[in-house]
Amino acid sequence: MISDPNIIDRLTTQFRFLQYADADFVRNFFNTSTIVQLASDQAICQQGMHCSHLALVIEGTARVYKIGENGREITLYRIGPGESCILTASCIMSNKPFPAFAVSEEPIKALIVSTADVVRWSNQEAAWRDYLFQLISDRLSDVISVVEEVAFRRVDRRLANYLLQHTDHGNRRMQVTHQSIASDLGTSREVVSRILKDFEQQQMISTSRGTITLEDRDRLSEKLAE
Amino acid sequence: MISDPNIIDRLTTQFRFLQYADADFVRNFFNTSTIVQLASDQAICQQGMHCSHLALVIEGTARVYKIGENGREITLYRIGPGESCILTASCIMSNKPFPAFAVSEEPIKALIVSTADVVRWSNQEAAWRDYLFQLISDRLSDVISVVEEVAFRRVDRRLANYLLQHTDHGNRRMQVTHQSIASDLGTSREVVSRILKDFEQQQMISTSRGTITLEDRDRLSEKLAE
DNA sequence: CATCCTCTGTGACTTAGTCACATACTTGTC
DNA sequence: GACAAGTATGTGACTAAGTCACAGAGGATG
Repeated sequence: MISDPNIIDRLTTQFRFLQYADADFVRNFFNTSTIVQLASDQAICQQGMHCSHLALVIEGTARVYKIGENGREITLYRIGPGESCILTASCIMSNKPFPAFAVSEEPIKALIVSTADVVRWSNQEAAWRDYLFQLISDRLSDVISVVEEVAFRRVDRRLANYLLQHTDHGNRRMQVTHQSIASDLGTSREVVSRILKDFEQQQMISTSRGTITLEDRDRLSEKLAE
Repeated sequence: MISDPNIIDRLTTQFRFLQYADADFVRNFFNTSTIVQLASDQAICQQGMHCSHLALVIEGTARVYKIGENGREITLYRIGPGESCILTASCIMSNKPFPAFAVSEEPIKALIVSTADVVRWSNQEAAWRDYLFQLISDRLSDVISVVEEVAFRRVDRRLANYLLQHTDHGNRRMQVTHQSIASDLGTSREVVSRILKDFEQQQMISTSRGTITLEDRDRLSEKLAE
């Protein structure tokens, strides 16, 4: 039950479907949902689990990923504020086990909704339905992009892209280990280390334990097209 | 407009949501949809296209795939009878361009529904909505499996699996080129040729131009676990 | 049977992933 | 400050996968 008008206000701004939804539904929504907090690096869903709740992320991010037989990982997509773990919704609607893992990457604040409500509301409220549909469609696009990446693109280009995405002109430095990059890209730590070393020798980046600094953004960008 | 009672009967059996749906909706559904036929190897959707119709497959199959920069292909999933090109639906609902290609693999007979009806019905009829939701969820699972495959599994195991999936004890022979296997698995023709040659030398299969015959199903299955 | 087209085979090379182990950097503890 | 433990990175040697260029082989057609 959520009653603080400030919080309600903020959530209504963040989850736009609440603005388009029926007043009755909105009242019901805040009556039956609750807010939870979660620390970093906490398991949210385990592969094979049946989901009993849907989490709508208010603050923080989560990473949804697969683990291979050999222990390697690959990130399928991330969930940020305003989004929700739609795989959960998908499992709820089709009553199947969750096909991946999800962990919090930063401390998370989230709205929790029971599966029963998820299903009931999808029959009652068009705005809620559209929200779910939109999310799951977006995830499908995300995952299709991942397929394209791993099936066709070279690791050095993908890594260059990763570095460019995770920095900007204001902030040339990132705190990240080779292993976590490898887990994102679905490759192995050694491969990442070697390519980074190569980039460093070409003076595109500099590295130290746990950090990477972009030294020549333009030349790194050229890598992408090459 | 579909009026033949035999056809209506058959479609109602095949598309189960019609059994659970409201009588008004069903009447409307058959009034506004049409049946089309399509030959083999016809382009259904091009990447980047905007979709104006949703096709529900009655007979035949279609393949949905990505093409990489280098020209290689990878199959995301197939659409069979009773299913529909849900990516289209997803594009319709979120008004985005289609992110892949789709072609007919066999002659296709399909029901065609306009985007306007797709959206309208999803607001009116729970059974239709559930059908769409189920399909898109299934596709998401499919594509996640593809990610897992290409990111973590060795090509020889995936190929062994492919051969086992496409034959059975009654029909040990398949008509297929190395290139089309490669396009399914997202690898290159040469790699497929070499692995098949290897399987042949181990007497698990025999090959001739355009056909592969399983000779030792059990030993090929062992490859999977190995 | 000559020609064309498609399909398959192969060597040489590059890129990616695996395995085993060596170094290095941090942090906490005595 | 010395040391140990834990985490992060570096590297060689090897296997697997993808690329490129080209050689043949098998069917179809005139």
